Amino acid sequence: MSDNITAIHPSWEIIHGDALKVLREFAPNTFDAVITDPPYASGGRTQAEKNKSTDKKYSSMGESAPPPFDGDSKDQRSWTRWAAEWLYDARKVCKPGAPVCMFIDWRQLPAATDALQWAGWIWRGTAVWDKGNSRPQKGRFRQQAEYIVWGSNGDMPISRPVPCLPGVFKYGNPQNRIHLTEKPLQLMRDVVKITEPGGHILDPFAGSGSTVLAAVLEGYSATGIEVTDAYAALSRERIERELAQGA
Amino acid sequence: MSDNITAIHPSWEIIHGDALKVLREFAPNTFDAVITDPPYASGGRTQAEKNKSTDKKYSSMGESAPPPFDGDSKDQRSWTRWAAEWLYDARKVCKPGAPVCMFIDWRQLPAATDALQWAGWIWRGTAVWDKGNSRPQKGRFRQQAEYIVWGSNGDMPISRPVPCLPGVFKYGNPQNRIHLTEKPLQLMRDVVKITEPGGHILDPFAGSGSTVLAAVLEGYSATGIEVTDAYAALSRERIERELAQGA
DNA sequence: AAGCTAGTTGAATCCCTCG
DNA sequence: TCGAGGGATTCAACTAGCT
Repeated sequence: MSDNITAIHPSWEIIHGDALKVLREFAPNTFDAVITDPPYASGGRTQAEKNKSTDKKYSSMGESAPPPFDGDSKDQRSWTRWAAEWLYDARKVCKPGAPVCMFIDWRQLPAATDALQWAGWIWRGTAVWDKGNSRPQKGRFRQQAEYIVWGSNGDMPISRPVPCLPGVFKYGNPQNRIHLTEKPLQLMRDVVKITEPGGHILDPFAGSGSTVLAAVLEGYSATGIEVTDAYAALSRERIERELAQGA
Repeated sequence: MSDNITAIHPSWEIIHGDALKVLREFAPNTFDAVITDPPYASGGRTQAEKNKSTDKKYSSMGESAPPPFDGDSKDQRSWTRWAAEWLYDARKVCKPGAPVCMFIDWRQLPAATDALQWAGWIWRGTAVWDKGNSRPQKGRFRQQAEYIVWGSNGDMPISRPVPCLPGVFKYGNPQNRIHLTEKPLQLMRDVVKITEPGGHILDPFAGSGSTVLAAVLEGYSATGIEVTDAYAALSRERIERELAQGA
């Protein structure tokens, strides 16, 4: 399938398959960047459940020293392990110095920085996507931002031909989303610019294909991996359609 | 000293002393919120960088540099433990449901969320302070934001008489700062509004006193603790001066 | 328009170890 | 005792958009 797609579109492909399996089939030094929006919580508890269990757990703590780690993190722990696995495999097929960008929400951000570093990437910072339009909550701060945890595969020379990039991006959520977590295209066009010009970008969780589309629009080549058959097909159609419109 | 100050200013005081010691002298249920900006100790990766005193670390600011401040030179392990300790002690003197807000930078954010939860607070989210200007980094995302890790002492009823608050605050750094890490006053005026009207706010790391000043300006009472003699005095002068100007 | 940036980089230097 | 090598540390140059 990927050969066929590659033949038609030399600069991009969407591979249908599981990220962990597909990643191991690439050769080392294949990619210049990893830019992706992984599933945020494979266990998927609600915030209320998390708060309740946390509350119960720590109300019994009394005067003694705090426990070493949050006990309601069983789901989070397995998420972290899983993330470390694919981050490791992704790093292994990247060139030295390649940047990595991972979208994440506030709750998984600490787990994401752990996983990134466990996988051998150097964590270099956190950029912010200000969504602007989240639902207000009385008596609370709005959760109106998502985060881009980013780093590099070893040293990242300041001499790379890449300009300075902003640290906060403000874009509203797109209308008519194909995928539930689809990011604004302009946001992705901004973020992929962390890659060296003309580089080959990997997105192991392609979803609706925004990263791949943005990469091609900005002059990069890109490989997306998507496990859900329907999204792999939908994203291919979307990218072809939007590239045809733009051309 | 605090008695004297309290007598003159019924709604605020700055106590000169170490946070861990002073916190243990308050009675339970004294405070309605903790809002603070602790030392980040986010200096470099090497031991020596962490051991640097703040005046050396920020020597590039020249003669106009503010006096050094205490507590910015811990490694990440001891910083996390230390933060969990004062967060725990602070929670013990707060009312049930009291909110906590802790400023932190990107590097220490995972450690801060750990410490907050170890201390028994429920972590409820992360708000963003967009500083707007920061050092640009060629080929990198700017580190242009600091974070406000926030939570509550147990359940936090939605019925509290507090409106919805933004999740991203954009304010430039103030001019003519007393303290190296002084926050914009308007930012602090926005953040203290997480407290119930008329409540008593605690800031264990008062620094230049922005939290206390903002709290009083917004109709709260406030207690600040500051370990550095010079800043305890400077902040008292500043708050008196600015309150007199405003009145 | 000038001045700022809770900094970062890489090269030079220093120091200690080992053959 | 010397020199090579590696790790630790210091230092000055630097960056570009925002206020």
